[in-house]
Amino acid sequence: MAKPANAHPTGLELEILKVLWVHAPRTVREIRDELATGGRDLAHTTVITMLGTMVKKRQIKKLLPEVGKAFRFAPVIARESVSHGMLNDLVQRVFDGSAEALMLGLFDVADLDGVELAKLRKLLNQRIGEKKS
Amino acid sequence: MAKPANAHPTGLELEILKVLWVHAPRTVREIRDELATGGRDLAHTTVITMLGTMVKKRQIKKLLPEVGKAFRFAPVIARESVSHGMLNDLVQRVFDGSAEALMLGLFDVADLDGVELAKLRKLLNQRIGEKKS
DNA sequence: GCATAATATCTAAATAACTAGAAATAAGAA
DNA sequence: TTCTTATTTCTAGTTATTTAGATATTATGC
Repeated sequence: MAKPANAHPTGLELEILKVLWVHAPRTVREIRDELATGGRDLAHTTVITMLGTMVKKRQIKKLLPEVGKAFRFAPVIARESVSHGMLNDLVQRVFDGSAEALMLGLFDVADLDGVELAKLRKLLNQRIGEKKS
Repeated sequence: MAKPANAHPTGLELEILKVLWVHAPRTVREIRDELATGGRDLAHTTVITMLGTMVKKRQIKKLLPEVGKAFRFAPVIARESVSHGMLNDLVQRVFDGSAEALMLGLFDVADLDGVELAKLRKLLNQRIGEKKS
């Protein structure tokens, strides 16, 4: 079989998904307003067009109007599924598959303070514990 | 001032940069062959066109021929600079700035074994030591 | 010097991402 | 019902990315 070509969401697609992951379903107007609040002020029709392509890509689904004639939209793909996919892609494409290299980069990038580093260590220890058992 | 619009390298740009980071300068033919070895079999002219746009974007520079008439190309931007930029972008855009969330995702994605996790802990402890001093 | 083979320049075309206007349609008010 | 307003559908344009062909130019062997 040919690859499912399961590409990652594009920039705007991700923004919209993030809106819907917080709360769904929502109407076009609600989504548009939320994007505008976040600084992305798009025409109503632009948002509709995007939602259409996202439905076609099966990232979201279109629900029939509850009241009035405004369709409502809800996510089909989970946040973890997307973030994991994009993270995996970065590991492969940029860090040649090395999770260690990525984490090393993370230290430099995030400029983490002592508290955050301790938090990370806790996570790591927890994980090591799980692996041992 | 307007933002420098310092976008990340695109897919093919990154592939080419990775070739040049290993060894530079190289000629178009050398780069083309290396890409083909990696499974990306492009026409000679395609590679030239890409290199041209990359020079214009100041990702690489064009060096005069040493022998014959084949120009040679070398990276201008460093590997760390690119990988850090892309990692930072992922943290911001996908994980809303949370390095912890990204690391948690990394555990799921990478399926690290005990040895690798221990290596990571070592790195982390080292970093914590640096911070304290 | 001339031929041929390698290289470079110029041009363009396909696809994807993003954007939004014009026109059609339906809901709800008067 | 008829008017107004919100919503949707259809269409289209811009920019970026990736691809490569046709043509021109230059090295270098003979």
